[in-house]
Amino acid sequence: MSKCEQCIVRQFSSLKALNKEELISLSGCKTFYTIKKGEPVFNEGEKLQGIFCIKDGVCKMTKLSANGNEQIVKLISKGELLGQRSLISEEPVNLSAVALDDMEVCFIPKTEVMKFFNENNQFSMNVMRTICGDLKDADDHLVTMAQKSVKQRLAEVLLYLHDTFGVNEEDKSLTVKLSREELAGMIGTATESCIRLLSEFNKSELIKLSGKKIIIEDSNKLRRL
Amino acid sequence: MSKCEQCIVRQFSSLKALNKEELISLSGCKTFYTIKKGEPVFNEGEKLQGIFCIKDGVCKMTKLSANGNEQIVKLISKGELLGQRSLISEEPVNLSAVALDDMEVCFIPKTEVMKFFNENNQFSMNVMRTICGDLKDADDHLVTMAQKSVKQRLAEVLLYLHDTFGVNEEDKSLTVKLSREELAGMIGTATESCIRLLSEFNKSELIKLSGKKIIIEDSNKLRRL
DNA sequence: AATAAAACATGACATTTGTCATGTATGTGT
DNA sequence: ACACATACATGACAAATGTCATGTTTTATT
Repeated sequence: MSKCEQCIVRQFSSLKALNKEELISLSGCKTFYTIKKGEPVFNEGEKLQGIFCIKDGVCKMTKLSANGNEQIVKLISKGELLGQRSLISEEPVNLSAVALDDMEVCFIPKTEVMKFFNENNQFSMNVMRTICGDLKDADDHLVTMAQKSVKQRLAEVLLYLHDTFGVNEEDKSLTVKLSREELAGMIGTATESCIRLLSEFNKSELIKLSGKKIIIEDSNKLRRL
Repeated sequence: MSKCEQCIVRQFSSLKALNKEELISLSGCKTFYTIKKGEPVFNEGEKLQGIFCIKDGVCKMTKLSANGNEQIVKLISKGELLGQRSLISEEPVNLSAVALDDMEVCFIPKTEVMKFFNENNQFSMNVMRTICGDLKDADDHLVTMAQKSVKQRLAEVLLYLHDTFGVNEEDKSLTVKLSREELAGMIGTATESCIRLLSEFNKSELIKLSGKKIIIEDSNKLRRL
């Protein structure tokens, strides 16, 4: 069993507020999982008995819409916690989490989280601030979806992927690997529309497509669409 | 100065957790305001020095998008608190709040809220759960915006207005009075498109338009669009 | 009551986006 | 290396939505 004390990713989440004692307690009750690309961490509607701490990898948070399309609400990666909202609301999760990479996650049982929550004021403030940040992001995102064109939304998503997850050394291509269908799911459009716009961006040299790789060539023009 | 102890609306918000002593303290430091229809409670980007408790009336929470359109993110009414997220994040508010009615609100200074927050565990849990609920709602709302047609979104908003704010006794018309422009702003569409669809709904007898009043005639069909 | 301003409504048309059909490339397993 | 499945790509067309022009109704102001 690996020790939470020595785990770097906890520094990136609310867990950074835990003291030595609490970390030892955490090490004793957490469970480590590996999740393969394409597999769910959990599904919409499930009742979670704790939260997940992402040690490595990226996952998509999705929701099935009434017409059967999968909307990707956000991407979550290394260092972030999953399922906090559900735990506090004492409700089933409203989004599914599906691995985009092979992932490593630790499951922390509800009782342990609630203990920290009640006894460590800094931890609970961190959780609250994270959720407040998520709420702000969600409201902003909503306005983007409601007010911007598909083209603008695609440009925005490409820039977001670039800025948040970075590029590969060799060819500067985006590191997060999304299928065209998934990219369309982030934007809220048909897969064909997404593909067509990527072609268009490629032709006008805003991006460069080489196979499935996407390379951002002119981020300023993308931003100004 | 009216007493918070005797104020009914506090029962509808996180404030219901306050005890007698805390309510007396609150009465002593709150400020009462009336806000006329069309005036702001606060504007996007302002730094709030406390939160607002809505005693009466309804307001729209809006955000100006890059193209200059006003997106209405949600409506807030009697009994709800405004500015909690901003207070916890210690950031400027990301949305404007503008009165749709004449409103009565009480301003509660930051120091007082933080005192309750730190000393009354039930109050802070209530605030957290409210914010978690808001986050869930925002994510769901996002999926609607991204995946549904303008027509479906209009139907959904009409049903929401009906179910949440009710109808007038005499003619069963929606009580919340939004202009066509504001309705379009909730849906994220052009005012003309909104008007056209209302006409269409009227012709196919899903709703009845009499002047500016909107009466929902067939909520089941609206739901099934 | 007269006037001006704002909100509502509708037509005509352009643009955006979705859908269906079809073809090509890529990857996977045997 | 082969067949198969899946993802990617593009054309043709339909449907949805936005924009601009214009006219009507409602509301506010004097």
